[in-house]
Amino acid sequence: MARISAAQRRQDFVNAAVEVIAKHGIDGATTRRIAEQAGANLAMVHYCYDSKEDLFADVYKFVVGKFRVLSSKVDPEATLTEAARKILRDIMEYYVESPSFAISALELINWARRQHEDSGIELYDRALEGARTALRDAAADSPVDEETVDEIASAIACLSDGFAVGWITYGDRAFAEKQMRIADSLFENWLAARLGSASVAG
Amino acid sequence: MARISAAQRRQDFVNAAVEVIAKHGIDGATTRRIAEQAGANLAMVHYCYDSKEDLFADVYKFVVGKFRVLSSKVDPEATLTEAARKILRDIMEYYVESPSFAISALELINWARRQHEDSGIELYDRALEGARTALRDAAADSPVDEETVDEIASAIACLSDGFAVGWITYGDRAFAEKQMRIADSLFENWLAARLGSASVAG
Amino acid sequence: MARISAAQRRQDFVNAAVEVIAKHGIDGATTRRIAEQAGANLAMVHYCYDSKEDLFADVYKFVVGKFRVLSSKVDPEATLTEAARKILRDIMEYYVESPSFAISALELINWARRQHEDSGIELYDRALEGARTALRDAAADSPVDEETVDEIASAIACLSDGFAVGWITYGDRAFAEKQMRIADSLFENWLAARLGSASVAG
Amino acid sequence: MARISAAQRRQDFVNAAVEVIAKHGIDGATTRRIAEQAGANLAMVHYCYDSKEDLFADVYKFVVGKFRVLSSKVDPEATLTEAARKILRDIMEYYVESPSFAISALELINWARRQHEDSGIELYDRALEGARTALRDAAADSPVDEETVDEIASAIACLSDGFAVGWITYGDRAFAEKQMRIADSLFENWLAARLGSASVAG
DNA sequence: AATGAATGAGGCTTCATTCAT
DNA sequence: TATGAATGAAGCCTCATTCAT
Repeated sequence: MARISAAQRRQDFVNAAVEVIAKHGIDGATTRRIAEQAGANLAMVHYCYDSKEDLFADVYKFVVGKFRVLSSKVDPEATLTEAARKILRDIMEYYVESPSFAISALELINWARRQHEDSGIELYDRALEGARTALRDAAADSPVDEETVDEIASAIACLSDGFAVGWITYGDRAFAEKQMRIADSLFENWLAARLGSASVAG
Repeated sequence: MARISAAQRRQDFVNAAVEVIAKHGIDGATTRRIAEQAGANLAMVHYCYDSKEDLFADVYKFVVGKFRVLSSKVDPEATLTEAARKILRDIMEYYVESPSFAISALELINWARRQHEDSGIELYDRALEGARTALRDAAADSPVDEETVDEIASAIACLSDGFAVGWITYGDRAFAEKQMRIADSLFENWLAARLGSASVAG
Repeated sequence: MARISAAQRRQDFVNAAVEVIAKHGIDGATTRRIAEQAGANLAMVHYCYDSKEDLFADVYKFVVGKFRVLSSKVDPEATLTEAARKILRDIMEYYVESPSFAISALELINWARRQHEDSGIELYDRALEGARTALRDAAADSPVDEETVDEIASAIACLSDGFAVGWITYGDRAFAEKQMRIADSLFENWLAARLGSASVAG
Repeated sequence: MARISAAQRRQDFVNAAVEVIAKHGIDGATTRRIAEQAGANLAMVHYCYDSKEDLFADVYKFVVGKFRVLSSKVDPEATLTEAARKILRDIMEYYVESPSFAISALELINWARRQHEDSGIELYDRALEGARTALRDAAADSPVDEETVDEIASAIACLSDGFAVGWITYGDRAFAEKQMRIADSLFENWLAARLGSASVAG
C-alpha cells in the first residue's frame, strides 16, 4: 500500500468508519471492515490507533466538528428567525446529502452514551452550543434572553433529530423533501408565535 | 428454575430483551445477557426461539403493538386537534415512563433496516398508520382530506422521534419535561395554522 | 401418543434410527431426529433407553440379526457353490431393497469400531460366522476343510461390502444391477477354480 | 507458535484432518481436534479456511488426487491384465500402509453424499476414471472395447472397497494380507475368464 | 406411561488485538 | 512503515440428558 502520512491515514480511517458504521451499525463496524473500506491492512488500524475505541473517539470528534460547521454558516445580516430556520435547514439538507453521516451521528450518540453516559450528552451538548452561539450572533442587534435562545436551539435539535430518524428509516428522497417541509413549517409557525407574529404575517 | 409455560417464557424473554437492548444496544444484546436478565438458562432462549433473530422479531412485534395501543387511546369525542396533540403527548409520556422502550424502539428500527431494508420501514409505517387511523376517527364529524391526516401523522412522528433522541441522550427528566413542552408548543402552533385558528382560539 | 407396549416402542425407535442414520450419518442421528422419525416425544427415547448409546447398541443387534437371517435362507439341497452364490446374492439384493439398511450397517461398523475397537469386529465376525455356518451346512455331504469355508466367507464379505459402497454412493439401481453381475461373476469364476470345475460345469 | 505460510498451514490442516477423521469419524472431526492435531490454535483454522466445510473440501481434493496417483503408476509395458492387477494391488497396499487414508476416504464419500448427493459420486467417479485411463493406456497395443475397460474398473472398485471395509474393521495386518490374497485371486480368475487367455489354464 | 421444560457441555465462527518480520 | 500470522475471548446454536408433572 502506498506510503501516506499518518495524519492522512487516520483521516482515511475516520471516513471509512463513517461509511461502515452507517452500513453495519456501530457494533457491525469491525476493524476488519473499516480497514477494508479504507483499503488498508487490518493491522494498520492498530498501527494508527491504540484501540478501536480510540478510532471511534476520532470519528466522534469528526462528527461534532461537522455540527459546529453547520451552525456557523449563518449570514451575519440575518435576523434571529432567519438564522434559526437556516440552521435547521442546513442540518437537514446535510443529512440528505450525506445519509452515512446522519446514521453514524445517531449511532455514535448511542454508542457514546453506552460507553460513558456523559459523552453521549457531550455530542448533543456541543451541537446545541454551536446552534446557540450562532443564534446569539444573529440576535446581536436585538438581544433576546438566553432562555429563548436555548429553547430555539432545543427546537432545532428536536426537529432535526426527528427528521433524521425518518429519513434514515425510509431512505427516500421524496419522503425526505416532504418531511423537511413539515419540519420547516412546524418551526416557522412556532418561531412566529414565539418571536412575534410579524414574520408570519409577512 | 421454576417451570413456566413456553408462552410465558417467551414474554419474559421479550421483556428482558427490551431492557438489554436499551442498556447494551441491539448488537450488545447477546443471548447470554438476555437469558441472564430473564433469569433463565442460556439454552432456554433456543428452546423458546429458533434463533436470536426470531426472538428479536418478537420484540419487534411487541414494539409495533405498543405504538398501536398508544394511538388508540384517543377520546372518541375529541376534535382532530385534540386527538393529534394527545397522541403526541401519549407517545412522549410513554417514552419518559419507559426509557428502555424508547431506546429499544429506535435500536430496532435501525436493526430492522439493516436486516431487510423494508422491515425497518414497516415499524415506522405501522406506527404512522396507527396514528392516521386514530386521526381519521377523530375527524369523523368534519372529514378532512387524506393529505392533511398524513401530514399530521408525519409531524407527530418527527416530533416524537426528535423528542426520543434528546430524552434518550440526556436521560434527564427535567430536560425531558422542557423538551415535551417545546414539542407540544411546536405542534400546537402548527396545527392551529394548519387546521384554522378556531381550534387555537378556542 | 397412543399407549404402546415398551417392546413395540423400542422396535419403533430401532427402525427410526436405521432411517435417520442412513439419512444423516451416525453422528447426525440425534435423539431429536430419531424421536421425530418414530413419531414420539424426545424424552421418550430416554424413557425406553438409558442412553443414546444403548439405543444404538439395539440397532446394532438388529443389524447383526439381519445378516444372520440372510445367511440362513440357503436351500438345504444346494451344493456349496450354489449356497455361497446365493448368500452373496441375497445380501446384495437386500442392500438394494433396503438402502437404509446398507448405509446404516456400514455406519454402525465404523461407529462400533470407534467406540470399542472390538465391537466393530464383532458385527463383521458374526456376519462372517453366519455365512460360515450356512456354508458348512451346505457342504455337509462332501465336507470341505475349514480353511476353504473361511476363505469363501471372506470372499462373500469382500464382495458384498464392495458392492455396498458402490451402491450407497451412486444410489442408482441400474448401476447396482451391473455391479451385482460383476460381483457374481467374480465370485463364480473364483469358486469354480477354487472348488474344482465340476461345480461350474454342473 | 512458529510462523508458517498460510499455504503450508493449510497442508498441515489437511493432514491433521485425515488423521482426526480416521480416529473420530467425519462428524467427530471437530475444528478443535483438528487444530490440536495440527499443533495450531483453534482460531487458526478459520484464518486459513473460511469454514470447516472449506477445509473438508480441501481434504476431499487431497483424497481424490491420491487415487489419481495410485492409478498412474502402471508400467507402460504391462499387459491389460497386469495393469489391472497392479492397480488393485497398489490401492490395497496403500490402504494397508495408511489406514487413516482408507478410513477417511470412506468417511468422505459418505460425507460428500450427504452434503450434495452428487459430490459423493464425484470422488467415486474420479477414482474410477483414473483407473479407466490407466487401463486404456495399458491396452494401447491390443485395444479392447470400452465396456470391458469399464467392467474391469468397476471390479477394481468393488474389490478395493470391499477390502477396505474389512481392513478398516479388523485393523489386523495378518487378516489384511489374507484378504488381499483373496481379492487378488478373485480378480485374477475373473480377468482370465474375461480376457480369455492362458493365465488361468496355466 | 408420557411429556413439556430445563440445562451444562461443547460445536463452529468472529472479533479485537498482538507478534514477528 | 507495513503486513501476514497468530490467539483468547466471546458470540450463536445444538446436543444428550434430566426433572417435574
